[in-house]
Amino acid sequence: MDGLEAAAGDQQHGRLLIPQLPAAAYLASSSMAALSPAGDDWAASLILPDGGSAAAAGVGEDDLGGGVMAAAAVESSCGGSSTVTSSGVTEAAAATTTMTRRGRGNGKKAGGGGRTPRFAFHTRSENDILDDGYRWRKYGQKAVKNSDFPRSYYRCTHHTCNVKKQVQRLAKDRGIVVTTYEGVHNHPCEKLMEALSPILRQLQLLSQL
DNA sequence: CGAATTTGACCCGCGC
DNA sequence: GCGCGGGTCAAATTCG
Repeated sequence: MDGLEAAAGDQQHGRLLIPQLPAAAYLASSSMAALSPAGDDWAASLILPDGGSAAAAGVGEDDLGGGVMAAAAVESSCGGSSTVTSSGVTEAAAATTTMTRRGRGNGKKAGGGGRTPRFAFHTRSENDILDDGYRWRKYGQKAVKNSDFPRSYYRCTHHTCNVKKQVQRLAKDRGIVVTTYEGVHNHPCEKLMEALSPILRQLQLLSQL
């Protein structure tokens, strides 16, 4: 948790550390093709509110730890292209909660504490799960009020990483998937590293010459 | 057989 | 104080 909080702290004052964000966000600003896990088509278009750059978005951030905007790329595994819109998640993060654990169920209203940064992605895709390069384990699913679709809860499978994400389809537009990331990865993106390793190797070779 | 997912129960914060 | 809604746990089940 410490690493996470530290990272979050950085973000509180200014810029986003893009590489630490969901890989999807990273992809949006770098070469997406490199990341394509199995030759999938990756495509993304980014819509920012005031014509900001198409790279991942920076953010006006107050101490509440909400209101963050980010942007992402998304996988279109079905051949079509997907659209990603950035979205501000305004989490009225209620200040400090000391999470006490008791038996099962536990500290709640995650994000509570307003420490962990949250990023929401609106993704137009038939695929609920956007492959962002990290590995996720589903740990829950809940029917949510005012929505026909359940919300799914995922956690990063990396032992030391505490990042979570929620995935939910929009009630109004079933084509849109809202993915909310919570926290910051404290480890490199596996797929990204995997994809980049041959390139890095070549670079090393070249630099030796 | 280990890892991932499913699913019902449990817990907690919030609004009334 | 109570009920509701949302987030998480963990046993059971499924999958690779």
